[in-house]
This record gives sequence, C-alpha cells and structure tokens, in this order.
Amino acid sequence: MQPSDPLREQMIAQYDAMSAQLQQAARYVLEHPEEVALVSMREVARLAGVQPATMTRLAKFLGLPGYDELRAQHAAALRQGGDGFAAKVRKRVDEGSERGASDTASHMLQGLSAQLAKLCEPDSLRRLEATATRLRSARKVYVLGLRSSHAVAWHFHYVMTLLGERSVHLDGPGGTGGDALIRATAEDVMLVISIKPYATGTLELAQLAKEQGVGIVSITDSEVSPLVALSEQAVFCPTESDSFFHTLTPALAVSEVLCSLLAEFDRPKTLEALQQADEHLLQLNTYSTAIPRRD
Amino acid sequence: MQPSDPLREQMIAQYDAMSAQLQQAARYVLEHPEEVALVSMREVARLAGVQPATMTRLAKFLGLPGYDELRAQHAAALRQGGDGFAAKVRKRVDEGSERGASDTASHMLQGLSAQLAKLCEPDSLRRLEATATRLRSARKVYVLGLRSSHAVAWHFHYVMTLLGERSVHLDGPGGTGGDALIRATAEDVMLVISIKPYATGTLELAQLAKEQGVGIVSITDSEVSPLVALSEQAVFCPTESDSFFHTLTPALAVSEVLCSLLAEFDRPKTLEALQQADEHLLQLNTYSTAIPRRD
DNA sequence: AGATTATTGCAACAAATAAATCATTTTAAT
DNA sequence: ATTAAAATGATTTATTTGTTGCAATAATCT
Repeated sequence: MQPSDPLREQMIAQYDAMSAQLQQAARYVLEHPEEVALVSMREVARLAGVQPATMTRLAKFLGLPGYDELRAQHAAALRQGGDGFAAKVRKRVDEGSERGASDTASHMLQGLSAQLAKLCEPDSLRRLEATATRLRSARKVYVLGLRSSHAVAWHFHYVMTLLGERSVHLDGPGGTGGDALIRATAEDVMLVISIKPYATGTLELAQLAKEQGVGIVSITDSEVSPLVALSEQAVFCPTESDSFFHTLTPALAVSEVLCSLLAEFDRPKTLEALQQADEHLLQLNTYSTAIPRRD
Repeated sequence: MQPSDPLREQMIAQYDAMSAQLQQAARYVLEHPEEVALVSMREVARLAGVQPATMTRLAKFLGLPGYDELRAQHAAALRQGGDGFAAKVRKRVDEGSERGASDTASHMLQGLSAQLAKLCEPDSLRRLEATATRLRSARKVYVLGLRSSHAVAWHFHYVMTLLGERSVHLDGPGGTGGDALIRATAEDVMLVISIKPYATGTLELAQLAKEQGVGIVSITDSEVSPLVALSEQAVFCPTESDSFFHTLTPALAVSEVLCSLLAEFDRPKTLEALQQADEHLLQLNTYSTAIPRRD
C-alpha cells in the first residue's frame, strides 16, 4: 500500500530467509495489514492459519521487541491512511526530533498544520461554502464570540468592517454587548463562535437572537456542540493540541476563509471598499514603516 | 467522517439525552473514531478522561450488547476508509472538477497549512525558544497589538491570564491603552505583535517602552519590519495568502506556541493556576454545555 | 426539606491476551 | 543412520481486557 513503509520493505526483503510458518504468517500480514491493526494476535494467527506463537516469532524475527510493536506500527499506518488528507503533512512528525523546547514547538506546529489540512475534507468545504452563502444573504451580520473565541470574533468583525458596514460586533464594556441586538430582524444573520467550554453568555445571546428570527450560523468544535441545535449552518474546526490549552488557530483560519469567500462573491465591490479604507487610514496616519519619533 | 454512518448519527441524535460522563465519552468517540478501533477500551477511556465503565455504559446506552460491538463497528468503518485510498482520491478529483468557492477555500487552507509547517524550520524554532525564554524571565509581560494584530495580542493575554497575573494587555477604551506602561521597568518585557501595514501607535508605544528600559520581543512578519530594530528577540511569521487580506493564522499559531512553551516551563505551577481558574469560572457559571433558558 | 431516582466512581471478577517455557517434530549434516 | 540443530506445536503464566455489582454522590420530584 505505502511504498514508504520500512516494516513492509523489511518483511519483503527478509521473506526468503524465513521458515515456512514464518512465511505464511508474513504473507498474511503483508496482504491484510488492516487486520493486524484491528484484531487480536490470536485472531490474526487463526486467519493466517498459523499458531499464535508464530506471530510473536515473526515480530521477533523482524527485530521488534514483541508482537505489540508490530501491531502498533500497523495501527499508526492505518491512522495516517484513515485521515487521508492530513497524512502527508503528518509524516514528518517522527523525523523532527531535534531537542528540548523546540521539540514541543515543532510538534505543536506540525499538529496545527495537519489540522488545517484536515479542514480541506469535502464535508468541511461544503459547510464553509454554505455558511459563506448564508452570511452573504444577510442584511447585517452580528458577530458573537466570548472569552477565548473573542479573538476570532473580533478579527472577523475587523475584516468585515474593512469590507463594508454590514458587521456588528456583539461586545462592549459593562456587559452591554448584547444591546446591539435590539433592532435585529429576520433579515439579519448572527455568526456565533464558541468552542468547548462553551460560554453561557454566548449560548444565551444566540438563543435570544434566534427567537427574534435572526438566522444563526456558527463556528464550533463538534457536531454535538450546543450551538448546532441553534444554527442553520455550522463549520466544525478541531481544537485539540498537545499543550495545556485548546487551540484557536483552526477556528481563526476558518474565519479568515469565510471572510475571503465573502470578499470573492463581489470582487469589484470589495476592491472599492478596500480602497476607501486605505484612503481613510492614510489620512489618519494610521500606518507607518519607520519608527516614528515623538515630539 | 461518512455521513452514512448510522452509529455516528445515532450518537449525535441521542447526545442530548446522555448524562455528562456519557457525553464526554461520546464526544471523544465522535472525534476520534480511529482510536476506538485501534486501542483498548481502557485506553480510550483514559484518553477521553472517563472511567472504563463509562465506555461500556455508552455502548449499552446505544443499544449495543457491549463495548466490543462498538469497536467492531468502528473497525469496520476504518477498514472501508483505510483501503478506500483510491476512493478518496477519486472524490477529490470530482470535487476539483466542479470548481467553485470550495476550491478557493481548499486552496487557502492548504496554503495556511504549508505556512505553519514552514514555521518548523530550525531558525524559527530557535527564535521561538529564545523569545519564550526571554518572556519567562520577565516580572510582568505587557502585550501590545493594535488593529489586525489585536486579535493575537488579546488571545495571548487571555491565555496568560489563565496562567497567572503577570500579563498586562495594553489596550483600553478612549485611547488609554498605553497608560499601564507608567510603572513599567527594566524588569519587564513587552510582547509586541505587528504585521504590515504596521500601526503607528504600536511603534510609538514600543519605542516609549524601550526608552523606559523595558525589554522588547515581537511577533512580526519580516526581518525588515520596523519592530526588529527595537526588539531583543523576534519571531517571524508569514502573512501572505491568496485572498485580499493578510492572514493572521500563523501569527496566532506562534502566539499559542509561545503560551505553550511558557506553560511547559513550570508544569506544576501551570496546573495549579489552571485549576484555580477552573474553580473560579465554575463558581461564576461561566460555562455551559446546554442551551440555557432565560427567566 | 425529605425521599427517590439517576449518575458516577471504585473495586473485584472472569475471560482473553501475548509472551515464555518446554516438548515434539522436522530438517540437515556428517 | 545418527546426531545436531532448527522449527513447530502445546502448555503455562503473568497481564490486561471488558464487564458487573455496590456504595457514594448528585440531581429531581413531591
């Protein structure tokens, strides 16, 4: 299946050096790698028509400490194959192995990279497109994301602001964030961002908005997120990382993709809006390329 | 994964009827179907953070005779997906031929994925580690990021807040953001985040801080960023994307890695801080898993 | 508030597992 | 043909597995 599987190659290379029973076992393993990963050794032995002990001996013959290692390797291969899209990105994980803290960092970044690659699965793309389409049809877009999701919500709103005046960020000092919903109608859509643990406030506001007839679309972390029940459309993004915290990076990526899709829908208008923004910010001296000196 | 997986659908449908522990178990199973097929029940339970018995109970709740059946079904699904390598490629080709918004999205996500992978280069890792080390030595960490970088700055600050009280976010209503610098000293460090176009305000504040003796570290987009001249350490992250906008996703990823490295430096303290935060937020009823009803 | 129910954690259990050990058979060499 | 040597089969053993029963806890209802 995979030409880059060193264990497979080794089995093929050493096949002729094996005894009859070992060959029979090896042949079955080569032809049914999934079974090795999925069922017990005894079952594999039975299917291969050899004694259980033979499987252990095969593993040792290959220089492995035991059969468990043989299964582990096949399981790892199946995990990669199963994930499909993320597979090619993940393959470098074993190779990295520098040292110390940069090891942690590297591992984490590779994980994130794989997660983004996973978002390219057809199902995710469909959801992204549907969500973008729904947002496009809205008169106003209310953006809601509390606590950790605040960063994503704010950024989405910020970009939308550059694009036009349709976006309203539901956040404000003194807990007045929800006030902007007062005049929300069924023509509007609310983009809700929330990942586990779900902030109570987010769910309450989303629920309220829905009762007002506002369409809800969401970026969340699971099919069983409480947001799903409220939403017309939802995009799912992974949040796991091998650090102490959940990662927001995939959620932000999703948000950026949505912005991008919305911008693409009407390129001329987008360009015009961006140019307006540019001029405005230029006049305000918002940006600079050198370190300004103060008076 | 496959929309036609009846067990998955059943779990999603009955999710709301499950108890808390059952939900936690089900969520893990939904998000990691391969693991269910590949490792033992006790291991799955450990990974899901529930008791072994809960996995058995989940299986029974779903109407299955026992956990073995749950695994068998997942194994069957994985067998199909595993050697369905060809099927997957075919699906991808079909998808490609229809061209559209999902094409843009897919392309963008793959680009982002590649950019994160690129951050694993030795030079980047060195810079990440050095920056984390410098931040670690600080008495206080001032976090500064305006305009588009606000999202990253805020998120970094938010995570650091969960970890302890060393972080100060330089942002506030009415342009008072810089005031917190009043008592900044040479023992402190400022983390500045800015990408092109560089906000003037960011550069000004950073410059001011440096004159006060505050050490500067930064996340920025280029070796020739104006921040480099001010900074003791800098991490560079790509920002290009094939959309109209620069992407912040790599910058956020870098920020998350920094948080993670800082957390790793002192694991016991981190765990304690997180537990404190948990308790605090629990008492405030900050989080919820169900849609709350209002009075 | 008290009673009842459901939920959860714990520990014990029998079954099944992989590995190790020993006995038997087969093979090859002198 | 006899004897080493290797290979195979059977048996045993220490773990590990999935399950179940029971007490402690939390939630719900009257």
